[in-house]
Amino acid sequence: MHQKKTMYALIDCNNFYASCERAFNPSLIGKPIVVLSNNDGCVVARSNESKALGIGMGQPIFQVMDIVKQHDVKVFSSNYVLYGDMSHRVMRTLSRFAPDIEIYSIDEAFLNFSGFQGSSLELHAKHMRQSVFRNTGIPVSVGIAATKTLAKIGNRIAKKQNQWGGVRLLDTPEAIALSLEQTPIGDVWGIGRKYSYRLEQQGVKTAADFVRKPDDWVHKTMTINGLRTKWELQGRPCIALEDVLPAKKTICTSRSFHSPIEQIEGLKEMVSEFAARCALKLRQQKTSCAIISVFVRTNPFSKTDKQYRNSAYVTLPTPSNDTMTLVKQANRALEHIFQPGFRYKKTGVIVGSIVPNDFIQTSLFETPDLSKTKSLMAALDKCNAKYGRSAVRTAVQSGTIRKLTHKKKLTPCYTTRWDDLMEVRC
DNA sequence: TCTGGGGTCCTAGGACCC
DNA sequence: TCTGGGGTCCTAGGACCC
Repeated sequence: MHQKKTMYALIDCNNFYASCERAFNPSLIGKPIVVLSNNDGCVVARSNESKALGIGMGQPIFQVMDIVKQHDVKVFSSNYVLYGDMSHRVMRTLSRFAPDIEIYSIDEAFLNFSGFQGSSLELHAKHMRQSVFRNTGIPVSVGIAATKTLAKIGNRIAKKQNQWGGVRLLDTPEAIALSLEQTPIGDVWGIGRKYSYRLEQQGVKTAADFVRKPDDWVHKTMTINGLRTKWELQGRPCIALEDVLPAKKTICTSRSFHSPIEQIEGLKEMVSEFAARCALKLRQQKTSCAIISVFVRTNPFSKTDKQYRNSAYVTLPTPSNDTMTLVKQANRALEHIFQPGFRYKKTGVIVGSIVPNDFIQTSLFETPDLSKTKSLMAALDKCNAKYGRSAVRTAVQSGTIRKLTHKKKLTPCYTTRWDDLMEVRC
């Protein structure tokens, strides 16, 4: 029987956050745009025009203010409600073009493109690309190959080299070899800053140099992950499509503050809010946690502040996703590590030892009324979904994280009526 | 003055058990 | 008066991703 070769497509939205802003404001087309992180601190997205001006990814905005002023760069605070909604629309369109989809991040997805061949594969991808643009106004690039790592490489080339019309298919040894020569080692999926520095010291400048290194050397210097990356570059699939979203093993909610917090009361407000959001995320994936961990830290960039960082955790006798329980225990952990006399810049709550709700064994020493808290939480989620994320909350929650974060250049949420920026009383 | 947030996986080393 | 060796679990640290 003829076995068709597995092919993966990687679809990546071009300059996603910048493209979202542009989709609702056509006057921005052709202009340099940047989108900032929380607190308007760092650049987290740039349009091509901004990249060309030399504005770096992750660069603090104050470092590039000269460029911004000189070239009239349009600056936006990040609007995650808008981007999340646009992402849904893109993914919905993509899922019509293949049987299996793995939503890899807010702006990327892998599709199973097996069953097409050669030019029909390319046509299918081009058709898909046009559909996404027509439906959402977001331009995307597509890379297609026999492994996910090669599909990533194809995608990068589709984005950089205009002659491919936004779709690069790597299905011949010649096309693969050429693309490996054209890919700097640091641009390979799975090879980050540390490894690429070390590899470059060894004369490995490109993906092509990398695949020439012996397996045992790669394994020794870069663990099994590095070896998998090498094999994937050689066309041997080691990373499967994960079309079923696995439940998260840890969940973290944290923020930096625009201005530091010195009193424990202020930190308690934030920690309570974060614990409540972790509880909600747990309920959404139908799980509970047994460990609640809280961390605090001062501003590591400050040359004058005394530095302090610490974390503590509480173990629950029975796993829970109950807001009251998590808020209470998170505050207990905070009390353990809080030290007066510091200017705290960031705090967060991490929940771990996550188990599916059906697997919870109740502790011998405690008989919580599970059904009661369950229906209370269900009612709470329903109310918050209807009236805004923090409409109903525990007494100590701050209600809106925005109070202590900072967004000056926010555009409207064009696509959603209720969002987390709204404060509504219930 | 101003520096994001949320995840995963692998390995080494120590504790502990038989 | 000799001081093994293998397995498992946990944790911290380091690497990576977007």
